Amino acid sequence: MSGREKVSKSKRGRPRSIEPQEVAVVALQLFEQEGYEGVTMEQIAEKASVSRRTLFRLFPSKVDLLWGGAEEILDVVKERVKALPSGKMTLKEFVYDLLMPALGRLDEPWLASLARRRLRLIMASPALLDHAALHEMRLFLADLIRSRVSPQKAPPELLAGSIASVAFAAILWWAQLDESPMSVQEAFISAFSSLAEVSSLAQEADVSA
Amino acid sequence: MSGREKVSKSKRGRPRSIEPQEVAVVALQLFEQEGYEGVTMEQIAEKASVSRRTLFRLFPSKVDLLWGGAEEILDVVKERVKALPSGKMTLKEFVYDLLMPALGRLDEPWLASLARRRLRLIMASPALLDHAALHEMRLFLADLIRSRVSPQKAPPELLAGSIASVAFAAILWWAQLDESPMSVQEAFISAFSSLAEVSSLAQEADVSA
DNA sequence: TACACTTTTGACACTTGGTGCCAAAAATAT
DNA sequence: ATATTTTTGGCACCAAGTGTCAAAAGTGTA
Repeated sequence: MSGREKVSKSKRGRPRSIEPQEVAVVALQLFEQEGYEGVTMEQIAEKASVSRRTLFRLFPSKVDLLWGGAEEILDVVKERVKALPSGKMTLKEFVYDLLMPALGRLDEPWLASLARRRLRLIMASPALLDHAALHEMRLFLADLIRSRVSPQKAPPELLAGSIASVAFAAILWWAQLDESPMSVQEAFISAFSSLAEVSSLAQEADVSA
Repeated sequence: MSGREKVSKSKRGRPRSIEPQEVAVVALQLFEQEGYEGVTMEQIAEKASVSRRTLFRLFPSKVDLLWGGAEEILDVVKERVKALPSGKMTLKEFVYDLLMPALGRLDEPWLASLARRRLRLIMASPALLDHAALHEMRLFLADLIRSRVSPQKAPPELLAGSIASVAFAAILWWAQLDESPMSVQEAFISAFSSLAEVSSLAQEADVSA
């Protein structure tokens, strides 16, 4: 669904003429200059010195050029899950032990700047905002909550959707910042903290439209 | 951005050959039969007895055929805002007096069924999940919070993004239901309620990756 | 009725994202 | 050398979306 596909095991066959990662960087620069919609795949291909067809093989769709780094976040969660003791955990543990470390990845200096540049472009084009990567994330989290988190009031799918959405909202907000003021993790906590004020009323809610 | 554009004031000129709403219904039926991607705009145009060009004039993009009903939700918020006393409100009031009534619109019987059908198709195609309508919603809510809600710990943009996201997650989850079990509003409250458990820990959070 | 005006319609050509297919290129293994 | 493997790129094609423009189909006025 995004750059760097399966790495060929055997040393045989014609080698890559270019690393997908480099192509994504070329595209990013072009997008920043001319805007996402102002750049055609043909232009990217030309600047990256590959054919249009090859470009589409490296990045099945144009949006993948910007969303390519998204699985790295999900990968962190998956790694942590592997190293998890069997049995159920609380929702708190789920958020703090699995989700927070994944968000922390964005705060790593070498990635933060690149991620911000990508996310700013994504925010500028509503068509880019959602993506298969996010969808996959929701499904994965829902599975995880269903199987590994002790039962909650709300159903797993709803929880996964909510939490993932808040996380993404935090990421988007963070991306607008210039450098330091707040980390992704702090933004995430801050969002939750403010939501607590609202949810504290949930019990006594009268749903009279 | 979606069906039914500006209604022509003067009675002059050639009348519409078809109501956009009817076209959207035709499209919805086709999508349900063949899947969103399995139906071309040409097929929709033919079945609706308009030209392809006219179809694109009524619905600037294919996704608008499904997202067309979205502004109705936002309209409710806008109406309520107009009738609002001057001065600031709390975040609770913001959620319960402005957002909840808007969500309640989806629970109206005549719309619920149609909305579910649309949303199920939207969920089935990741490419459809986000849309300009959602983006607009986030921006609008951020503006609203900034101007009309008393200051919170988290910045307005982050709050707007989080709350809108949770609302949308609740809507998506609700759409999967068959008929009655829970209303959109109840799902929204339920999501918040479960998030409260997590956010209660926010104060003592140690952000050690 | 005739004419002006207004608005919608549909036809055509064009750009762009995306895909299927296949032969050529470029490497390795025997 | 030759077979095998893998990437490349050219070509044709489909579908979404846009600009342009003349024709169609109504209303208002003389």
